[in-house]
Amino acid sequence: MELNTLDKGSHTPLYLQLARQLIRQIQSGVLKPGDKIPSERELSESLNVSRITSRQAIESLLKSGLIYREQGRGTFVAESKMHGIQGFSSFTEDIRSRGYQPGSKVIKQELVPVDEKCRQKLKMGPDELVLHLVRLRLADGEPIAIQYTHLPSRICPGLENEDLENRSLFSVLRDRYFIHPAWTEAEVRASNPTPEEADLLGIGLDEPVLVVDGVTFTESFDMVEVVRTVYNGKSISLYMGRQRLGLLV
Amino acid sequence: MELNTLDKGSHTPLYLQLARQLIRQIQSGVLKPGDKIPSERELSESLNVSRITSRQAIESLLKSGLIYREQGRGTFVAESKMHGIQGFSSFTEDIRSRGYQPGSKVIKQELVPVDEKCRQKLKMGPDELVLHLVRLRLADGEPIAIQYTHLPSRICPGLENEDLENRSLFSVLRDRYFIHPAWTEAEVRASNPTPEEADLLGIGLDEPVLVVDGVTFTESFDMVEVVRTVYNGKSISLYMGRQRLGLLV
DNA sequence: CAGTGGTCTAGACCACTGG
DNA sequence: CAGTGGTCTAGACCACTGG
Repeated sequence: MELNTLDKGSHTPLYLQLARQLIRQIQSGVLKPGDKIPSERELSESLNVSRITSRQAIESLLKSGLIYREQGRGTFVAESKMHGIQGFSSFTEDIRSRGYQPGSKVIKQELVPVDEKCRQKLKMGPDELVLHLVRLRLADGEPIAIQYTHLPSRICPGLENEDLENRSLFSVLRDRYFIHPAWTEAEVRASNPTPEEADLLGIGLDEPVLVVDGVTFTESFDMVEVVRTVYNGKSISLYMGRQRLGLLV
Repeated sequence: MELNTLDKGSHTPLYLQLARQLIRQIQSGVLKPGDKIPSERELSESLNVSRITSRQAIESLLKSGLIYREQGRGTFVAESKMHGIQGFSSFTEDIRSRGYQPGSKVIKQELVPVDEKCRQKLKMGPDELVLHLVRLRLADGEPIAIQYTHLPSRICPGLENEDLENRSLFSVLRDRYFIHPAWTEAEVRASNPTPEEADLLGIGLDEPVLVVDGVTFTESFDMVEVVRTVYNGKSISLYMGRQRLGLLV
């Protein structure tokens, strides 16, 4: 296995440079499921970094479930079915993969000053603008979710004027802005809709909705969007794929 | 804030001892949401450990979402409603990592013939028995979920007679049967409780519940259990960690 | 036994936040 | 400016796995 030397002068931390190299090796198939990856000591010696740095790189891949460790044996590439799976894709891709025609109706699409909560999540400066997007999402024309999206306008200038009706936001980000969403971190809960949401979804105030609060990242862990999706509880369930159990305490 | 000195002779790692102390401080209300917790340096000096050890303790709480860090400002106790984190571990460990005392009340614990749905999921023979377990799950004594578990009795003979009141099923599986749950595959949706569930959870029939249907595997992909967990929607949110996006389109 | 990950020490410099 | 978390070094001993 070949690894490039790391750029110690770069602004990108060494452990992230190494983590990305390992991700590429796995995605390109150089490292296959079940393969043992180099030990922390091997990595640190061959790349001239400390063991803690190589360990930090490995830990960041562990979180994503791409690899797993076994004490005394080594660190291994996880079975591909363990990660990935179609659990979280874009709404458009998700709906399409279920066999429905995806669509959306734009309710709001405007630049607003960043509020404190988004600012922290997106690591933005205090005076930056975010594009605030509210869309009613449809499957075969039926409303099944409301999506509130916040994107730093810095990374997608002009998106406030783009026509997003019936288009995938992610495909616009990829094709026009060369931003490739790769990861999402989400929190899920059951709740009731607000009166506006109930109205848009055509459901009663006491019917259940599934609320997913997420943050989306690129492969290089730059944050792309903060998004809340409110699903009509009756029309959808989310498949989570294989989750590694966190057995710590 | 008082912290006990750590036991360097203990088999429990120092960082875990410290992490548990911090969890208790948060649980007991000594540390409240929004409070700043001592800095890594303060902790390491007052407890006579290295900064890396105090940092490791803080990182283990970070994963559970109990706290959050802000560079240059400090580390703070998270809003208890907003964190949620660690959605997929055993219930016991999940609740404990949130700073509550886990518990359970066994409602049903009996061997039954396998039904068709379970038989397929657990890949069992047609005449095998499953242990059917229904438990009301508690956090600090408050009912927050109902859990329906099916395990092939082949892999856990005698478990029908084990006392599971207030014990972690996973810890029994590990310690007595040497079964190590490692992965879970789940489907999540929002719904309403059945009358029995509403009664057990102490909520109304039109209040939302979060239903998680899961299958648990060992590292080697042997199926361990089929489990449905019905959470009181108001008392919990699930954190999904970092999900790789499906790159379909 | 050599090799692995798990834990730990005692330092260092950096970028960032607030006053 | 002093304080914070973010990254990093160069070591150490431990428990565990396999041959």
